[in-house]
Amino acid sequence: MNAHDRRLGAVFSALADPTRRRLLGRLAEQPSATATELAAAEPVSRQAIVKHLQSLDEAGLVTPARTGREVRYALTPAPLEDAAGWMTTVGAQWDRRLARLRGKL
Amino acid sequence: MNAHDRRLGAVFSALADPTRRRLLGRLAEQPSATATELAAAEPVSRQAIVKHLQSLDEAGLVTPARTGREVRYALTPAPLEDAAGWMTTVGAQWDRRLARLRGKL
DNA sequence: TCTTGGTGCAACCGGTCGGTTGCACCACGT
DNA sequence: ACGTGGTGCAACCGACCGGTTGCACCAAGA
Repeated sequence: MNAHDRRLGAVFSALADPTRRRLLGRLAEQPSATATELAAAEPVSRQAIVKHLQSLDEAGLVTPARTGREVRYALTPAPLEDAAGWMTTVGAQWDRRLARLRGKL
Repeated sequence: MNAHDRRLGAVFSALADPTRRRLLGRLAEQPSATATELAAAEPVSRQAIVKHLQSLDEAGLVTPARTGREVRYALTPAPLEDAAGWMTTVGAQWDRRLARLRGKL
């Protein structure tokens, strides 16, 4: 439960940054990209993008693969669905509580 | 688009903190609660909880309502579904790209 | 081999975050 | 009217975050 919760927190805090969200959007269209490629389309330095990709990697949202001297990053959408599941769970719990309340009235 | 994106970021960064997630879980069961009530169940001070509730309020996830001298906070699950929608959108985009790829092979 | 282009590593900076403490304020019960 | 308990406000602190710069490293092409 604790490990799962930490992963959840990593996903949400990764998604909290707009640059990181843009990177994910880009990787959803493009099969894979290197940090330098992604940095070309962003207003920040390559090193900044590298750090962002590390955050995304720790959240399990992206997977690096080295080919020769370059490292290509690809999207891994599984944790995204996990996080979405947590949210809908909270929402559902709220809805059930509301339904119980309406039942008693 | 920009305002919507900032709201999205606020929701995700609100969800990034484990204490905040616990507060949301609590408010999903309980109809409403005050900061002091919630602080009693958490290992941190009341002021810390107040700040967390402010974050949740700015994300639109919680709504404060003053009754006399106390302020009761209630869950507002709508932005949760918005954020979940964004995630599934990215996932769907990825899936469509995969399908196109498989179609070409 | 030598050069060149892509990565990795590390230090540094300003700003924000989670958290605490202290205190003023104000609504309520007696 | 007065005390008490719940809130709000503000300052402060250590830690982390987003970003930059500089440099070393290493694989590939000429």
